[in-house]
Amino acid sequence: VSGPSRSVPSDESQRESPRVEAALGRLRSAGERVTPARLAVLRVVDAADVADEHLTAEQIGARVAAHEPAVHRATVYRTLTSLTGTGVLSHVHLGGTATVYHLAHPARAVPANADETGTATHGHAHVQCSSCGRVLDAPAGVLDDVARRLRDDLGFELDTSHAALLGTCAECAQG
Amino acid sequence: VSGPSRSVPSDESQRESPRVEAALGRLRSAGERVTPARLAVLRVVDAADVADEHLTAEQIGARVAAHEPAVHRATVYRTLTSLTGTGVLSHVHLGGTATVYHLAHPARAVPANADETGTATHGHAHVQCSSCGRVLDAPAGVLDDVARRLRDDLGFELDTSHAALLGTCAECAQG
DNA sequence: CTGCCTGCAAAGGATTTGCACTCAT
DNA sequence: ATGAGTGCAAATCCTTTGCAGGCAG
Repeated sequence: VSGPSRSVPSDESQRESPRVEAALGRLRSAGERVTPARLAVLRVVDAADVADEHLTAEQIGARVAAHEPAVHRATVYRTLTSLTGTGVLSHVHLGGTATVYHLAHPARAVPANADETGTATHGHAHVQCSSCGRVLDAPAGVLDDVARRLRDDLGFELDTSHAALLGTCAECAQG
Repeated sequence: VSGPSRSVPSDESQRESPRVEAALGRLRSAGERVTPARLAVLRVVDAADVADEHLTAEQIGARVAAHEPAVHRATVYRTLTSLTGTGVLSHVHLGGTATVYHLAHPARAVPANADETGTATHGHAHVQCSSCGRVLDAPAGVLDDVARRLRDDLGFELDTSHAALLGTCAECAQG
């Protein structure tokens, strides 16, 4: 009765996106377990990534709850922490106080990016409007010169994609 | 018995630092009241400023409590908010999740710095080590080119001193 | 005097943790 | 089978808010 293996595993096993697939692979190679909760979180984050959205832990929790009511909020927090630790996810600190997550891009991995917290790179810097909260991607490399200068002047190794810069977007600027 | 005016006003009226004095002046001109709570907060923030420390609301509350036990925590929060609104204080969002306060430097005021929240400028950018949490002052003008480019490319008006950049400091980098 | 500011206390919201149980491996 | 992960619920932590009274101007 344990379920005859039909051709279509009718489950919730909608074919995973290649990115989620890759993330799962990295998870397994890291010796971590693949669970429904983790899968749900990865799907939500991936979908948001594709839509260029930046979600906070709370928002991710809400969306996960919508798809998988069985997954508890606390688990989402724990999952975000562990997946970030494994390097499957990474986060960016936005202006105000929010931290948003996204799939880590191991491909475009940055040279010296051995941040203990698994804090990684989205590949590019973000700027956020303090007025409307919108988050924009900064042109690639905008911070390269700054990084070089900080390294030369202070010996400080800048992580260009870990924190967003604040300011006012075009729309809010002139209304 | 109302207190003969001796040469030394033994009170807690330790002569105020010129910066606090200036802040009080600005407060009054703004039509705001000068109260013990506000004075206590200004003293704490000023002292930290001098010591190149960056304090969070919570830390400020703790120090205020040490000097003026009568001042309630809630009042400290309200005070930080109002003083920031008045432009007497300003804050910087650090990496993790903290917001630190300091006296606003009206002198070195920045041209177009009409941030609604009273979020102002310390005059320069900050960089924070994600490993040890230390906050360093960035060389003046490091973000000028970035600001220019963001304005040209995105019409985004960067507030160079509102958020700290993250990275790894020299000490933590090589141990 | 007048009403801006405060103290107090309780509400709130987000994230964390202890514990026992379940399921991925 | 075994222990990494999880669900649940309670506990924290930080910050905010409603109200009545007090003090600055």
